[in-house]
Amino acid sequence: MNCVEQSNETKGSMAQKRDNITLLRNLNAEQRKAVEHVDGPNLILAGAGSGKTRVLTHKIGYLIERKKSPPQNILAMTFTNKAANEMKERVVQLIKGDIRGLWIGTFHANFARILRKNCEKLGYSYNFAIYDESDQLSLIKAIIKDLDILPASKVSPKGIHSKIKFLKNANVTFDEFEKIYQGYVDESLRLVYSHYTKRLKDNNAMDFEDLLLKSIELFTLFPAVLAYYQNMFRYLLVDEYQDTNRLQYDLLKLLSAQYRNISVVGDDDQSIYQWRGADIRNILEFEKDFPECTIFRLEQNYRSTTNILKVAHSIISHNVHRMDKELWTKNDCGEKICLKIATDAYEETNFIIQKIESEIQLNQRNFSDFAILYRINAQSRVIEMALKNSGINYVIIGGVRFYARKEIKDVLAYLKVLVNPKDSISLRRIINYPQRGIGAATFEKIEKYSLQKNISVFEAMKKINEIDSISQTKRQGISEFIYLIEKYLQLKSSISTGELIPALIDDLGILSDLKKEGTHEAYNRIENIRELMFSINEFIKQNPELTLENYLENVALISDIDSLDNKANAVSLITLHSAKGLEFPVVFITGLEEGLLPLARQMAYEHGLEEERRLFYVGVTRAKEKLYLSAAKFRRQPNDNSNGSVSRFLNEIDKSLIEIDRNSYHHASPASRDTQTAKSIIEMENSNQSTARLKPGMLVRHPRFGTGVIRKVDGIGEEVKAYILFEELGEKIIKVKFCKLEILS
DNA sequence: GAGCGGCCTTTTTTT
DNA sequence: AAGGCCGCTC
Repeated sequence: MNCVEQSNETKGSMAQKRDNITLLRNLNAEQRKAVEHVDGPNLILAGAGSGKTRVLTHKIGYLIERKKSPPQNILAMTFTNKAANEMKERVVQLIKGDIRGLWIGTFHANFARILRKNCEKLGYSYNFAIYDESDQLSLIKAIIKDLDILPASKVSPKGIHSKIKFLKNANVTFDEFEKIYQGYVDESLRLVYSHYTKRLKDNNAMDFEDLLLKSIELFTLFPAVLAYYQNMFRYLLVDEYQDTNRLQYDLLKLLSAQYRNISVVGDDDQSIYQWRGADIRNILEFEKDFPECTIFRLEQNYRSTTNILKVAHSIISHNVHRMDKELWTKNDCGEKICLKIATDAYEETNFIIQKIESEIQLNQRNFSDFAILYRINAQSRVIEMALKNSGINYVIIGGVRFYARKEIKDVLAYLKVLVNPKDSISLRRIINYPQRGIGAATFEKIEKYSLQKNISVFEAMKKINEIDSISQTKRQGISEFIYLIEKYLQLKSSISTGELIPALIDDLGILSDLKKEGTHEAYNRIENIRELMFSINEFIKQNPELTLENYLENVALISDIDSLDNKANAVSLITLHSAKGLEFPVVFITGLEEGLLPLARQMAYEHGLEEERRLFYVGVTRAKEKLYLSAAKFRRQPNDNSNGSVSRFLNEIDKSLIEIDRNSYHHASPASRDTQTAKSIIEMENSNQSTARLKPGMLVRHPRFGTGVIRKVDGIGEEVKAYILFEELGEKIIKVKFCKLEILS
């Protein structure tokens, strides 16, 4: 990184000078001022690539080395675990001293830690479970079913879930909320919410929001606890401040109230988490809540070319509610940004592959120099296939998250029950896995009984003989299950976790069952479970003092980006959101048309902003040298030739800085293509593009099923399916990949 | 009455 | 890829 050396050193003692040389050497004037300001609140507005992380790490180093602050008096909030680890490493490198005791992690991780210690005061026990999205949803579904009074068709569990989440993140009461968002809160929501709260507590479980909400409750109800932590955290540092929500902000205000030494670092232009409650007002109003605050502005970019910065600025400047600023850089102009206008995702992908290949040939780049960004994970499929065919190494970050896979969740559910037997959601998962002949109906009977008797589901299972409506064979199955769990509950205290888990998996026969299945899918599941066992062992090896409880918490709060291995020589496929904080020499942003501007419109609507805040992700400046944008609809409907978003995009952008590649866009509309390809046999196995040519209404001949008419075409990549109405057989669904269709008209 | 298997739909983004 | 829904079977 080409940082500017500091020339006009401040006057001071020799000792101070020496310290400055070692510690503050790599900072520019404004960065240095921001680092040295540690007493009192300060807001550091740091544009993309302006050395935000550098300032934070130096500040921590400065506090420990120069201010002689014990590490345990510093609390640093990062956005991901990965960022926390990197920051920790960098501080260690910087000061070459001991940073043990430093609190650094995500909001959720830091407050989970505080709650583990103090939650008994709130009626939870230390081994509380953390429910992920699907656990939360299961609970809400169970409640809706249970309440029965709601016409099931009128309430969507997902809708209720997202509303509850939104309410929690905003940290307001129903009544306050109703005033602002009329019609948002209704009786059914109120009812489900109150049951949801109760059931979570019954299960000794918290959702993500509870980790913050219960911390506030703890601090409010027990001022002594608050005082303890206020005193402990003399210095608060917050990264990615623009993406904090109201709840997080309220916590920060509480914790910083005593010493008021709070440093927040953020950039309103990089706020991309409003959909999960991030409140841009936190940054705009920081000055009001901390009137004595000092503001620093970091506007020199060290990362990107001038052209990339200018393009980013020409788009971002159209946003409303924005603090005015413009980044500048000493870097070269660089090449023009390339905008590819493609007909569909296949053409878009071919373009990307061509560019990667030529960059490697002409500029000796490695695979790891490239990132392909998209907005939704499903978009990776087409790209993945094409990269595979071209022999380009790639890694997908995210997608179906490892810890969200069914087999992994199943195994983890056993562990969660062993840690916290009150966890009824995990019990529900495993009661019939492996199959014991106990279905949903039986489980719900047991659940109902537990609610009646006010005991946990686990306790109710132990008393299965008291539940009349359950047949003898089912009682038998449940008793065997209870016996198994109790056996492992005992083993848990006598053997190590490293031994316990393989024994349990073996006892359940999970791997041998999957082996018997023999499918490719089952094989993958086996691999995943092995991978899980390996990761547990690694965790134990690295943290011998930690327990199974700690492992489960770690898993619950992990994110995909945390596992990104920068050393692999592979192209990174990643969502725009996950890519936050990463940088690559060459970046492709795909699906421009589908993804970005419509999203902004929707968010503006949902969050009640008066005006549309057009979020063009400034993440684009994560590109160091070259930026390729591409506009192709991810799932373009057959007759949709619109390019509305792109033309609007073009209106906003400074056209002298971009080069538009619209090659085949005009002369190959879908219709003309069809005529060209009529009567040709399409080799489905080896051509992705051909699958795109199948359109509803086409008459086709299948080698075995005869002729038929395509009703619709669905899916992408390997998954493309055609719904075909055959003359003799009726409708069939054909996996296009595995057959040869002859197009007749 | 319950469980189970097959078929269909649906999926932003994440701690 | 996984959950919802439906119809089949015990």
